[in-house]
Amino acid sequence: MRATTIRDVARRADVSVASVSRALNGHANVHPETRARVAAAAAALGYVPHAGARSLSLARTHSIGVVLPDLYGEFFSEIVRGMDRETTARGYHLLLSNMHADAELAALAMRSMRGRVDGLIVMAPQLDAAGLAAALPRDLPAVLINAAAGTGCPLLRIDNATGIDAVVAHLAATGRRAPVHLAGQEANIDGRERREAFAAAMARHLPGAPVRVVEGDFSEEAGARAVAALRAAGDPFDAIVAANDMMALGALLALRDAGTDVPGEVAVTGFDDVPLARYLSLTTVRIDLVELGGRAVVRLIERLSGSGEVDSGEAELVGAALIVRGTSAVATETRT
Amino acid sequence: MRATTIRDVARRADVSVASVSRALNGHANVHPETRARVAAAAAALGYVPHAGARSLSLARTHSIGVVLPDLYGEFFSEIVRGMDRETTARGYHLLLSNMHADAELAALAMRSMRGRVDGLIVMAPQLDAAGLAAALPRDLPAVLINAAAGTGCPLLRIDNATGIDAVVAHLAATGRRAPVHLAGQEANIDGRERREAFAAAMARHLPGAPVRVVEGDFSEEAGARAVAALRAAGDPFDAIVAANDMMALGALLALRDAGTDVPGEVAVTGFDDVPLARYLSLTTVRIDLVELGGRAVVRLIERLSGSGEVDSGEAELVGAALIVRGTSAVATETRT
DNA sequence: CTGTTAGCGCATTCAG
DNA sequence: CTGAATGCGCTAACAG
Repeated sequence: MRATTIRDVARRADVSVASVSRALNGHANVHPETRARVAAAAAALGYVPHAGARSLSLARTHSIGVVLPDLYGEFFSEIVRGMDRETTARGYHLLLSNMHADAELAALAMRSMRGRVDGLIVMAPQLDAAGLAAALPRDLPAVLINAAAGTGCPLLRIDNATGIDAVVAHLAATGRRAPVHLAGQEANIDGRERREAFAAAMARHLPGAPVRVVEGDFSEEAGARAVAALRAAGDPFDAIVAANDMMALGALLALRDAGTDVPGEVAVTGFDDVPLARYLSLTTVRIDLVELGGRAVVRLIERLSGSGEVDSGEAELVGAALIVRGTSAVATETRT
Repeated sequence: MRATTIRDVARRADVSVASVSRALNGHANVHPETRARVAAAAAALGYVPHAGARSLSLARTHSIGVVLPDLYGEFFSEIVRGMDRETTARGYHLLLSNMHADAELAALAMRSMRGRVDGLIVMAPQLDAAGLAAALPRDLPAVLINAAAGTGCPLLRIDNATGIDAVVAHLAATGRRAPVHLAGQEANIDGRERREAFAAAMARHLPGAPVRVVEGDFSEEAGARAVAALRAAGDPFDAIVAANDMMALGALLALRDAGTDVPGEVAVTGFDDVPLARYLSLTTVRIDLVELGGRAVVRLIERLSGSGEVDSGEAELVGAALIVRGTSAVATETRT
């Protein structure tokens, strides 16, 4: 059976489709009786407006597209949660899509959203400004998260420098002298920034100490591998400053497996403060991921409904705060 | 500047819009040269088809709507992850929406998806068959997850009975004699089923022992509260069989805080096997959440593209397997 | 092979 | 206050 359309309602209420449209959308200029007849007919028929047709006519879909590197892990799900909150509060919908590392596919994914959403929230830490600019559809307003600057789009960034600086300061203050940075991919903007921030922080808080870095890729396995590599190398170290929580976790478990006392011999710190971190008592840098996602939505919707006021396009930094937990607690006296 | 439409492309390639449509959609009956001219024009103009208009014309959106109780927590994000995988593999998009407990709002959320998606995946553990039937739009094919039977929609259910039975059998086999069930809400179908399964399993594996149940609501806090209540009551117990992992976690942490030895004095088990469970070494029942989400998508898309072959509408049970970890390990000898 | 035409379902001009 | 007509952008019949 064909779905009931506005015409069915019009016929049953014995008015024109225009009146049905006006009545149902709460326009002022509708006779009360007409409005009632329409409402009754719609109810009787179980009429539900066709959002697609509505969108085409209004040139407004009330949905926003979200393009993320991938949907796995607590990091992303926290962000999506924040987006969802703001989005439903404003009557918008969320259309998900994950962006493949390949710029070509990324562009395809974004283009496939044209006519389906009013705007885009894109998280593309692995694309540079040029790649991003090429992939972004020209006629879709976008808000970027953790992406390269210089695309002209509003941008939300994590304050990596402040976060890493706080970590290193904390370690230095609690007596650590030989920290090693467990880095994320160089191709990832956050990986790159945190690595640079580490070097800067070392110079500030432990001048003279060597800046040691082990390569990683943000995965738990990378954390374990890094520990193995460090033990093989033999150079002593008393702290691992991981570029994110999952690597910190991998390192932490590997250290404990090997019988190393954490935090006694080695301190371990992460970044992001995913929910998991609290359970494992991991010292880390807290980013309010829910807030980050929410802000992106708010900023995009403001831009969408903005009556011409242009968004400054400026990068907005979201805070990063040190959370000290068990993996970096001051070593208690070891000697009896 | 107006976005470029199919007409702009037609004008530039000096052909009709019909030819552009045919060429771009890879229809056979297009002259090679025409096809090339169209492709060139489209590329030059940076033309991207308007998905909304396309949907209206084709009566097919290539998106599927997902309605979940809420998007928080690992439980849901794992499911969404599975959906995303199958969905992108098939060229579909995912439109998220969270369902409020209120049946009225739930109905609204689902209706707002009409004309926006081709079908729905609904997870509504708290609605009964009647409520669900009332909320589901009549013209949108739907697949249900963890919902009441009898709506006529294909249904995916977790095998709660098998899972709980395995837990109780394991506890009985390892010497536990006084387990307590930490239940989910009675209004939640999984909460109800697991509670009933617990009683049945007790009768089978520990005949004669009392069936003890403490009320909870699937939250971590409920786990802590339950432990407090049990200690206050004073009745001895040697195992907590929680209806989900988060409650098990809450109970576990509360027990340890109180100095109770887990698993020495009390064993703790969960249900779901969220990623967190592995890190905390929680014995639990593993459900392949990713697979669950994926199956739902596959089943829905099959139904959407099914040439009339009616889905049996039968409930499909997804497996649940016991995972023994540290919180229920056989107590090692306590005496020296 | 190609162009013309008629919708998809709805909101909105513009006349009455 | 209401109805008839037009168009959103695209695809699919139907003729050429």
